[in-house]
Amino acid sequence: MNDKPTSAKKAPSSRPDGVVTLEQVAELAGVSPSTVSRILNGTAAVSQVKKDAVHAAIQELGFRPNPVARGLAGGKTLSIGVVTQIISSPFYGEALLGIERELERAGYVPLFVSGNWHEDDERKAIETLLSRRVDGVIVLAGRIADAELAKVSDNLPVVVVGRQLSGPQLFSFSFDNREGARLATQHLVEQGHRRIAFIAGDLLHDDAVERQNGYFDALAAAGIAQDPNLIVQSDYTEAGGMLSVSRLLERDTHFTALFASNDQMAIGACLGLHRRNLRVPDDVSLVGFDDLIMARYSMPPLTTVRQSVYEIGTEAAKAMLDMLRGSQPKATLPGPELVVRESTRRMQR
Amino acid sequence: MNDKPTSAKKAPSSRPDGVVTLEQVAELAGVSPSTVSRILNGTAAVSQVKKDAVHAAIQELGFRPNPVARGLAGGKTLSIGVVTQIISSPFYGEALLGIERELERAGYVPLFVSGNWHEDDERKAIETLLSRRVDGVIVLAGRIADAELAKVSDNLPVVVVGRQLSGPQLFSFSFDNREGARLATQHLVEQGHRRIAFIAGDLLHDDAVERQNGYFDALAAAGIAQDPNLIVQSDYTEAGGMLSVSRLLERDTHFTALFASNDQMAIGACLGLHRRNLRVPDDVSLVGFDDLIMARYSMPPLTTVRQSVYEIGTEAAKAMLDMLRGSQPKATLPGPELVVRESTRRMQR
DNA sequence: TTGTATGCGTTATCAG
DNA sequence: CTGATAACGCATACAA
Repeated sequence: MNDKPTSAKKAPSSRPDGVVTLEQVAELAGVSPSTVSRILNGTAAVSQVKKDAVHAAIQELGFRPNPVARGLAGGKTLSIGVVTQIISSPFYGEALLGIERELERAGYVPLFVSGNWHEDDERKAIETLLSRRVDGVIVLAGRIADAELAKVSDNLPVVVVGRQLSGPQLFSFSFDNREGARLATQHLVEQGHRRIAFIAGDLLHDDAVERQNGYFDALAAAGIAQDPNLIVQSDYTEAGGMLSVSRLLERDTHFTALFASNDQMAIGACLGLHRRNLRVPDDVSLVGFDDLIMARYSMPPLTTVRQSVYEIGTEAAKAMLDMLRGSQPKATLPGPELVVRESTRRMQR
Repeated sequence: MNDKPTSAKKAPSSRPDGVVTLEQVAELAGVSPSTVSRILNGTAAVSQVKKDAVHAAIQELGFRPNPVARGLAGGKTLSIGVVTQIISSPFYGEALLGIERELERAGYVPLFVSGNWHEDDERKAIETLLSRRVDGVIVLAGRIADAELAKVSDNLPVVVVGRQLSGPQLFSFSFDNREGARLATQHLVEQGHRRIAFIAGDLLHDDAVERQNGYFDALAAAGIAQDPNLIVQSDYTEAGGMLSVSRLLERDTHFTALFASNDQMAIGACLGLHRRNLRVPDDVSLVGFDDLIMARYSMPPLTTVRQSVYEIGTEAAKAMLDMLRGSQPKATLPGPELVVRESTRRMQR
């Protein structure tokens, strides 16, 4: 225990604070710091003996590498920036959970910043992330220009969800929104509805456009003409859904079914209809999109299109990890699936 | 523009990558790096002339200090760890948003990690945070022992929401759950209800206990005896709320009102009641707690107790910033407030 | 008030 | 396979 005169020039043996450094590990294991680093990162082959000694030392000292120092020295911070839009949204929450879980398994930590559906905020968010030296960036939808994202990917791997981009360090994938929306609308058609209103999301976003296209697809397949009076654009929020119903009703156009392009708007629409004394599904059949938890517990339980938002998160994270380790990223999402609950019914009469 | 022979020993004037360093700023401004650092941190007084020169240089070069290097050198990473339970929960989402917004104003970034309502996970989360060298930790509820949190606060400022702790670097505050629950129950009593069922949260947690106490308070004040048959313990989820209704109904005890101690359980309960052909509020008056967005849009819109979860977030962040700058932390939360909507009504007959 | 020197904990580039 | 040694970008005693 006291083989050395503790008066060595440099004896970081134990510091006042509980911080254990790689250097101490090296000392205890009787090797050089570089060797410890190599073992930690698998940067080079090391003899088994030293490996064991180092691992033992790590155990004994309870050493945990300092990501900050790591970040400075090697450029790797083991953290992944995630640009979300509204962290409090039930939709994004699910995705973030998936990302967090998947990243954690690989020792990475997500750094969440909100873009607030605002281009400037997104840009700032990315700035923040870059200045924090994240190892990669995952972008969930958003408004920032494709070109800007591409530029970011010059320096870092970037995964984008909900767009179609690609590049050497740029990977993107989307849920099949169009097909999902088509299924939803088709379901309504099959129930005998022909006057099917549609609440679109913000058409600045691909996914909103795709969902609208899916709606058109189903209409076309059924030989139903599009009626602009049945379409209203909104913003994916409950309040927006409720307001949309008012707008629709003010137009004095008759409809027996309503497809809201996300669950939140559907929930809001449901209340809006209720306020006008229109019952779901008796007077109006209602379909949502996303299958958030709220869809299952709404009254009546909402027919909707299932997309596993959680899986979108895990897939994005996996793709990022792929890129990080140099392999070809991929993402396989389950296809859209209609979940029929109690907000839709066959048209009467 | 070219006053110096560009063959100086060290001329980091412009690097291949676009990274601008403090050193370059110093060079351009004609001062030493330390001076730039001082200006940036306000560590010492600097002459106005140099200040201006430095600021100009910063502008011109678009310099942004590297938080990673900062973290290594000064021990400050300008990041605050946040231990949340489930990042995807609508409740926590709101709080996180508040934290993020408030922290951002001060140049800090939150690092969210999930505790998953699991002691071990929480411990690991805190470990992760510490190894990331966060400047402080905000803990939202959770299961980890008070003593452990106190220990963490030996090295770092800690803000805990939902418990009663304190110490030199430890600050906590809670929403007045007891009073909120009392208000909710009292409302039911005032509506003429006497058989009021209660769905408790996990009683391992202070807030759940407090809400139950508030329920008891109101009962006592009204001279109504507690009936264990009317109480069921659950877990703050929609599924739990729904299940609780079944459990309640199986007991064959009659009740005309139900107080679910959070909105999510109330929503679940509402569906559960519906499944048994019990109408809200006609057969059963229902009250929730939290006033999440979903409460406003549920069918019927839910009477509940408002607590600004967003503000809980901002207050926690403010308290943390207070501690960080050495001043006494404080947190003032608006008191509980009953929001009467359409899920409750005067008892008939 | 300002500059110099040193260190923060790792990784990476060299020689052996 | 392994060990010195030099960065990484900034903060901070210490001098001046």
